[in-house]
Amino acid sequence: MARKQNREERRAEIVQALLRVMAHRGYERATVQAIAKEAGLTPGLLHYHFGSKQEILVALVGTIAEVSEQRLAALLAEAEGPDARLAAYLRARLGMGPGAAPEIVAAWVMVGAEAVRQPEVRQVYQRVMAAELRRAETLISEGLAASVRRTEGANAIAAGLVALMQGAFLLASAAPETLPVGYALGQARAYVDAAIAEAPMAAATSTQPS
Amino acid sequence: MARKQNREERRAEIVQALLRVMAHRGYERATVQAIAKEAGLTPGLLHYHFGSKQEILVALVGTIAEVSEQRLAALLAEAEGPDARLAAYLRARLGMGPGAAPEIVAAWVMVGAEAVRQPEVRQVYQRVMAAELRRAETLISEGLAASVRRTEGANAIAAGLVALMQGAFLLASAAPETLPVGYALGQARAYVDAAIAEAPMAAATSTQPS
Amino acid sequence: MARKQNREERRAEIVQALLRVMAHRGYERATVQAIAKEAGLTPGLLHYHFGSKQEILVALVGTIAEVSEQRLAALLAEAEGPDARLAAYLRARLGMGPGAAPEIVAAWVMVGAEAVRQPEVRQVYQRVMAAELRRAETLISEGLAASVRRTEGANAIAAGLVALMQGAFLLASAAPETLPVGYALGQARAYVDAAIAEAPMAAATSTQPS
Amino acid sequence: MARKQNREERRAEIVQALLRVMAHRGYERATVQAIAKEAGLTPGLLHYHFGSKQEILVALVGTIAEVSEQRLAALLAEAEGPDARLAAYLRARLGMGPGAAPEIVAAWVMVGAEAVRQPEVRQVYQRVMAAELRRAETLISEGLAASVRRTEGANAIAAGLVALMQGAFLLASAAPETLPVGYALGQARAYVDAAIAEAPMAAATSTQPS
DNA sequence: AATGAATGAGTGTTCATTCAT
DNA sequence: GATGAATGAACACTCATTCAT
Repeated sequence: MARKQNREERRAEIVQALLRVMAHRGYERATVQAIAKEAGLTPGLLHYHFGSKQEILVALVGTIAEVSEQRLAALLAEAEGPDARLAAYLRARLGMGPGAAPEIVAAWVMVGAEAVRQPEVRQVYQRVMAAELRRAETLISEGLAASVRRTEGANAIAAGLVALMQGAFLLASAAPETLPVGYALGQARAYVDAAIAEAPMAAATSTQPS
Repeated sequence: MARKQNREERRAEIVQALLRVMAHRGYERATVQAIAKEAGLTPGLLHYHFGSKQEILVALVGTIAEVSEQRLAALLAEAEGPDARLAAYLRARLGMGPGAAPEIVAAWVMVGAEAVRQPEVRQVYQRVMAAELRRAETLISEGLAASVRRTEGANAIAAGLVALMQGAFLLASAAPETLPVGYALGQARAYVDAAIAEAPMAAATSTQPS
Repeated sequence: MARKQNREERRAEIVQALLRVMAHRGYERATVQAIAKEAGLTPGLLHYHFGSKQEILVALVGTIAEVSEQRLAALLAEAEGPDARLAAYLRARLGMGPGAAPEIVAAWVMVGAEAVRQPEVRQVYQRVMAAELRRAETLISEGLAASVRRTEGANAIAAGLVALMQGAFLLASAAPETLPVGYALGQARAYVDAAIAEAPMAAATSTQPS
Repeated sequence: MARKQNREERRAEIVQALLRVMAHRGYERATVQAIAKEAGLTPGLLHYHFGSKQEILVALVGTIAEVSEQRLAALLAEAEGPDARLAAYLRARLGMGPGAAPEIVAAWVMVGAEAVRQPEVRQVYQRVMAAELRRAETLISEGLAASVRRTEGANAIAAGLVALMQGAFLLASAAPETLPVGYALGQARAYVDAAIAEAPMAAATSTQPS
């Protein structure tokens, strides 16, 4: 029984419902019925707002990316200097451990698995990961520059960092109780710091004080 | 005896078929028909050798772990000294990049996703990951000891290393073309080396003559 | 009055939209959404003007019959004598080939198929075809009379003619590229001419033997 | 519960079931459930034997064409001379009126309607109609030759004849009770005879009078 | 040990129709 | 008159599993 235009709200509700269902059941078992029930809607209505189940998944990728970005932006706003900015980034991503938002993390892991076999999902997933890589690379480059280091290695360092974080998400969801508590943030920090500390010094561009 | 061999061979064939199909379609879409076809068998026969599709998946986890272990054992046999042993480990896992055996890697990523929602799968997956952690921890401990460092941090370092590797597998499958080539082995190596180098020195347990 | 006019215009627009959609998708696949979009309206409004989708179809049958009749009337107005009138009829129906108005022809074929299974549609369809038969019979009777032939056969001749024309419509829609170009008008003409020429002479009503 | 291989028989049963259901409900309303019920099978089994509902329809076109061809072959076998062969053809097609096998005729009309909008169906439908046209053309050519007439017009005459017959099928299904009884065979015969009789004489190839 | 037809519950999706606004 | 969100019953199709042979 419909009244005002409410597409965007409904779409957001549906996406959130998919996130919750998917975190526990995975994408395939997140049936349209289950998503609809979680959202308090009927299955037919899901298809009124989304052309297909896959479209909801694609929208979910976007939503997670946005939320993730906003969280980072909020923390970055308060950070001054390369070091604090890097710390803010790691806190934004690994928070109080990846277990802090277990549903989002689990859903994201499922998204990764779907990206392996659904080209449309892979496309948006790759776009998000590419942006993430650039983000990390930028912050690492700043850190390198502040230490008067060459920045060419930033890309590879960022890749290692992103891999470490994504792996932490995966393990937190698929093999909890196996890992030491709260290792991720510390190890990520140590990894980046060491990588910066051991990067070759930049060519002395200026140095001479007047 | 011939019977039993046949039985084991058949089971192995079926497991391999699941691996190949799963790498491309994921577990849910890896239909029994498709697995049977890939193995050159009939659907009915699959259920003669395995009670359910899930049992094949569980067997697959074991198979991948075994293969993985054998590969490592082979490389370790030739390695002398803590440093060489660590290098052998990293080479065994990250080989010539995670893209070297893309089907196994992709299948393993899918296994991780299934572990999130299938308790039976999670159980074996966790067991494998726990063993992996112990492996890494042992090798890292050896490295620390060789550098006369305290070994308490080995657990967390191992966790970070395993996360980095699993993340590299995930990204190689879900977001290829996004990452720099061959970063994983180098970054893992750098991460471990720095972690060892920066670990606190071991308390002088012996030697100090008064 | 403006209201009522608006009402009739809207109904006509909807009927035209059904015609166009049906020509390409058939009746079942002509969804209310698609018809509404084609007419530039909303689905809800469609049901304000028509009680059901079937009602639109019934209205369409009437519309096609009317248009068809008007076209014939216009051509008949210029025709003098039985022969010219018959020619006008055939031209009105087979025009420049049945492909001249492909959407109407295809929609009409779809109407015929729906008439097979929807009694309400069959009723109006039969009414239209009965009128068509009488039309043809009258014109043929005139032709027979002008040739001093008995007119009892006119009914059967008309049936054959109508069948030929409807068959031509069907084949033009369902099997284009299969038939020779422009055969229909010529063959229909030849069929009627021969039927008249070979009808038995009328009983000598006015007996003067030579 | 399955045993011997029986694909062909099952497929034939399913096709026959589609024919019967389609004759009354049309293709869209011939649901897989309804077809399965008519055949005494389960819906899943239909999809075991046919990839899709459309495939059943395509198979039906082939079946009707075969049956039709066999009926014609049987009648042709007994016919001697062009005239008798043409008569056999018309009897094979229009039998004791198109109402003699109403289900097949109605199903065929539905096939025609589906051919308008399903390219895959159109393809097979066109193939069948093209073969039918060639058949008619050949027989008419023989008739023309026997009357020492030019045969160039055979194609158009055949087209008119096929149109008349298909139209008769359509009207018999969609508008029964509207048409005179048994007109079709007589009118078709008259049409062909007249067309042959009025065709231009063949160039005197061998005119030797005795 | 092997076959493959058969089942039945469940899947995503479609759609005419309703109705609060 | 007009909107468009909402419903609910269908729809074609999928699939792990069973089982007579």
